[in-house]
Amino acid sequence: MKIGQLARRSGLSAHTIRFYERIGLLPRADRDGSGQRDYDVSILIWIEFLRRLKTTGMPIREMLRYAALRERGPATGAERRALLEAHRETVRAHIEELRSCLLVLDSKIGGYADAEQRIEENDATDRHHDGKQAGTRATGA
Amino acid sequence: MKIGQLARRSGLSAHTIRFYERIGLLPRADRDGSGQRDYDVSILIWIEFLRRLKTTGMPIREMLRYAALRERGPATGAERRALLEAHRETVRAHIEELRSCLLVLDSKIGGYADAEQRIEENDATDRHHDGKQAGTRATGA
DNA sequence: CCTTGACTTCGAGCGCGCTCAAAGCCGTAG
DNA sequence: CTACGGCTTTGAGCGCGCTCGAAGTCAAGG
Repeated sequence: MKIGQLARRSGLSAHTIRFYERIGLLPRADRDGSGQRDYDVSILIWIEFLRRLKTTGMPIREMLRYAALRERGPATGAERRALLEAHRETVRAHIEELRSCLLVLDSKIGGYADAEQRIEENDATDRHHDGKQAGTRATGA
Repeated sequence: MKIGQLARRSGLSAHTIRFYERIGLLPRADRDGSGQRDYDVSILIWIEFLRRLKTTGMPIREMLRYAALRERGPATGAERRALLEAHRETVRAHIEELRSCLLVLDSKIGGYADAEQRIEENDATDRHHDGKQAGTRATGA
């Protein structure tokens, strides 16, 4: 597989693939007869894993540590595991933080909803001037 | 409250506070007799809210839109609400994505754990050469 | 042969979100 | 008086993660 096809299949740009190789995130690619990169499909699995590390907020610097261990072979398993476990905790904590922010967001949105509610009620009162308010709560619900 | 104290109480640096004011995230601060910024404690609530927007990944560009609406007063409530609701969905989606990545991370870590398990078992076999393996599973558990 | 298009390297540039340095003013304590 | 810390402004610089452009090579098709 050439770089263009890998780009399409991985969702990275060819530029980014070369960049990743340059910095060591991707292993040095094999070359075909005319010097062009020639990839094995298995690289897709690694790229996908990198994508997940990135999605979960791991900085490239740390991905590099992981990639370097990987290049050094199976002997580095324990270290890689420790790295991932530490990252897992980071991600868990981050998710909790996001959930707590979501609650605040919800209550803020709720506040705006209440405000709109009151405006609608006032509109109704203004229009009818009859004191009847039954049903106004249902308007916004 | 002067900028230094606000910095300590808000967790932002004085540099960042001025920067936020410059770009419009914070309202232009009142000044005391000698031209220094003088803040009301109420600003802390706004900063805290900004912090949550930031934590949840909202780019400054969008916070600016929200801040601008806020400056324009209560008439912009519906628009602000819509903005927050859209953001809420983004955050929810992001959390789901993170959770799915966590699962992958877990299984990857599980793989390394299994590998270590097998190494320990082999070590035991190498040491004893007696075929007895009872208890080796317990070692790693 | 000539064009097309995908590839090559290298280094510069960009968008984001700060972060800091320089040079100077103000008010208080010793 | 002097020294000190904390404030002021403006504009430059930085770390991250790409992103792009220039100039050139190569293989296949018309």
